[in-house]
Amino acid sequence: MRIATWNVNSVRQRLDHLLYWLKEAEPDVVCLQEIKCLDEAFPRAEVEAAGYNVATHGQKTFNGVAILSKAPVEITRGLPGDDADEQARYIEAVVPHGAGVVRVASIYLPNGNPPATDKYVYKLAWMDRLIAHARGLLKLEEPLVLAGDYNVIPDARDARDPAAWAGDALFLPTTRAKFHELLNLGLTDALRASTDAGGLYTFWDYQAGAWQRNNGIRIDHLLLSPQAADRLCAVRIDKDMRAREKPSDHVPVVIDLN
DNA sequence: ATGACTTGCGCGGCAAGA
Repeated sequence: MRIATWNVNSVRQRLDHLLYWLKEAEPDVVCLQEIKCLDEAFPRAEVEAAGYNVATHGQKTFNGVAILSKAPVEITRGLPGDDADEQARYIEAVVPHGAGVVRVASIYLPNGNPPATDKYVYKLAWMDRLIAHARGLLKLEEPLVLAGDYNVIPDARDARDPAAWAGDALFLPTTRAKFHELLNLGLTDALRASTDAGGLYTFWDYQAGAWQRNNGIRIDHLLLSPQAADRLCAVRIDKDMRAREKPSDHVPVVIDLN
């Protein structure tokens, strides 16, 4: 089973890229972030015509997540823990796989900049809610894939220029500590299960020729429960998508589970 | 040294992103 995550930075702006990539990569499940539209504005018919069931948790202008799946799935929208939170950043699916299921979440973790504001407070609180929810999901002892744009650079080797990110909400020690708290529940960073190499990035800023200079960061992650990690066969980053005309600033990250 | 793009909204430049 092939599962991918991709922050598309507006699904309507990226529809051609998405349809091209679905055909090329042939994923079974795709977690999208930053669809940046209401549910009714999602290009549902086009994606369904490509062979996918579509479940969205959209929002006007900002945020918005979706899960595309070849098989019909059972969907839950929103991250538990704060009924007042109106930002659409979490959607979860139970996907049939063989005789059992794989549970897959599409996550758009808050950016949190600037750090001296309530935006950073919100980021940390959201991470606490994700940790609490993940703790509950792990008790199910299912194959579980928490996939998305975490807005967390886990380690210095995950940035071309770590010093430039020193005071940033994506790389502050508090942010990284909370990410490790999540991992320490028993989750495996899929990419790190396959390599210790640095220089593997998933995001390059639009500005200042970041792509041309390979000035990237790794912030899109697939975190696996033990039952999913045991089945991990392959991990890849579809970097080529960043070189196309009018790309997203993020590229797809893809895993294969047996 | 500084700013450097891209989006949505909606038609004038902001806010937000990372």
